[in-house]
Amino acid sequence: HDVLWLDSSFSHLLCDVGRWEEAKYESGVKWKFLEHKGPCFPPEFESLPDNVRFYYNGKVVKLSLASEEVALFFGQMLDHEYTTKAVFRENFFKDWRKEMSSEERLLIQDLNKCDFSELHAMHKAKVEARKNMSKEEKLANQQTVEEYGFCLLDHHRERIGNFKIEPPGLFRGRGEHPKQGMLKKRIQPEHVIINCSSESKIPAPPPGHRWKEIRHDNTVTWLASWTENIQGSIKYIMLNANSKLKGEKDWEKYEVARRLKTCVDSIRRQYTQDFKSKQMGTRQRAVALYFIDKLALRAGNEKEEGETADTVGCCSLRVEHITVHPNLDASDFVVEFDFLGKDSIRYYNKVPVEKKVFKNVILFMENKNPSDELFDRLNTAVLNKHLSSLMDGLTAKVFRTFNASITLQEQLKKLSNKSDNPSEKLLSYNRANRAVAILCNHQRAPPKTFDQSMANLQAKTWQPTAGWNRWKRPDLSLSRLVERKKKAVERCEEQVLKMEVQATDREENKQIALGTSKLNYLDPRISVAWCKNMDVPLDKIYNKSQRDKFAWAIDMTEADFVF
DNA sequence: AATAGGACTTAGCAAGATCAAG
DNA sequence: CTTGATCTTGCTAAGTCCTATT
Repeated sequence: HDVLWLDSSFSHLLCDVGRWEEAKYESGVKWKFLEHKGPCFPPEFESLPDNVRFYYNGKVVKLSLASEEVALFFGQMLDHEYTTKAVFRENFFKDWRKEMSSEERLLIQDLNKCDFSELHAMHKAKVEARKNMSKEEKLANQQTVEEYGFCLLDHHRERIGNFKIEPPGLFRGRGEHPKQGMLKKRIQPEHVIINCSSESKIPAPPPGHRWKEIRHDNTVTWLASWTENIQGSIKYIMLNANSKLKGEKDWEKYEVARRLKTCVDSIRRQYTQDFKSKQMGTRQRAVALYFIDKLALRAGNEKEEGETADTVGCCSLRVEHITVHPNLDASDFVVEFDFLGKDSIRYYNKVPVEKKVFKNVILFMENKNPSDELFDRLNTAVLNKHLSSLMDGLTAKVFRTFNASITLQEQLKKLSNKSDNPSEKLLSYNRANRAVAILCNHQRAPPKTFDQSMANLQAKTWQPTAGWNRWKRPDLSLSRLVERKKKAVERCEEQVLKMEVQATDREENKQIALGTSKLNYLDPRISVAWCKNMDVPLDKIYNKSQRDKFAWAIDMTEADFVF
């Protein structure tokens, strides 16, 4: 099982499915040889200059090093609205006081009496200064990447995804996070586990330090790890998306989704049957699966209360997240969903469902409080256990991948024509991508400058610039002049069309994020094949890093690829 | 069957880089 | 050359799902 890489692209080998499968099943080995420099640590905190003062109750207080650092974290964030939030302030103050000396703790009892404005100003000035002197810094950054950003994996140089230890700061979290404002502590080498080959050069810890542990576990892909103090979860340093290890995994993911395509009809027939099962658990499983399949909901693992923001997925939906409408806007049997999903992004949708689903939802809600679980006989473990019995490797998230990719393929077929002009083709692609993003509920905050930039684009539509300033050319004959002007008009029309298409695209995209689905849900081979069929250059669809990530697909895909 | 720990993917935001217009 | 808009990347939180343990 020596690794035979012909070059940095592994796609030729990926085509040879059986070989890789065989190698993997034999032992669970992920690599034979792994060597790296260890993680890069953020600079240590140095005490503030004397002219940057902290005031308590109007009086200057010289803080100890530890509490000064934490005070600076707060001062840096003063522009953000969340420093005004009660939960944030309370958590911050509690953790800050833990870092204070006993005298400081005695003195500083009220956050409202703290004045961080000079710390804030210093931070702003630093940001400004960094902008101006970026040249040397850029060089230094490049050197850091050179030194820490790569590892040797099975004798090939691979890019590391995140080679820096996360710097300390105040935890923000998303949505109404109960732990917002808590102190995220500085990670020392003594907290870090290094994973590498035993026969490799062991990375040297920073001077005066030692690692927590050196491990040689070739069944995992991480190079270093540490435990984070907010949730107590493990953080990892792993490879970049363009690495062989990640690419292979990505390819596998889409192959599983393609297998679902071959059996999804029978799975749908079965869960439709199960709508009328005598077992309540089976009915709940069937309805949940229907939602996951139809609406691309996430599985919805249980979460520990009070540890994270209150968000749900399918299995963890509560009665309060659902409203049933026997009749709504000329549709029968409408279920209205309104809940916060991953990252506290709101999911709001009114969906006409099958009558049996509707009746079941009403049944599941009977005699329950709003805060009770809708699917009280179901969780993700039960659901996934069932799914894996239907198809090898099938889990709830595979439905999201499958439905996203199949939707892209269908929409591309429906929307695009070979005879379209390039910008129309691109609009079609983006619309197909958008259909998926809407399905998966990938939202974004509308860009701050959105209205302005729309207005700019509209204005431009009225003053195309293709050569109108060239009226005076006395040396030309009249017929040549007419010809030229005709051409100019044509160019203008083309430009206008292009801008109108662009404006449409942007308007439709106001609150939709296309990136997440493009990166994580859409089989890149669909896009590569479409580009080949439509004579669209691939770089219109994928930027450099996306092309790197999808190198495997770009290499192996022909125009006739079907998901 | 419930729970915890672990490893990995998926996610939106903001900083930084690049591009286009003035 | 500067400035503002847009695109890209870095960051790290927040999910999924698996395995081991009780």
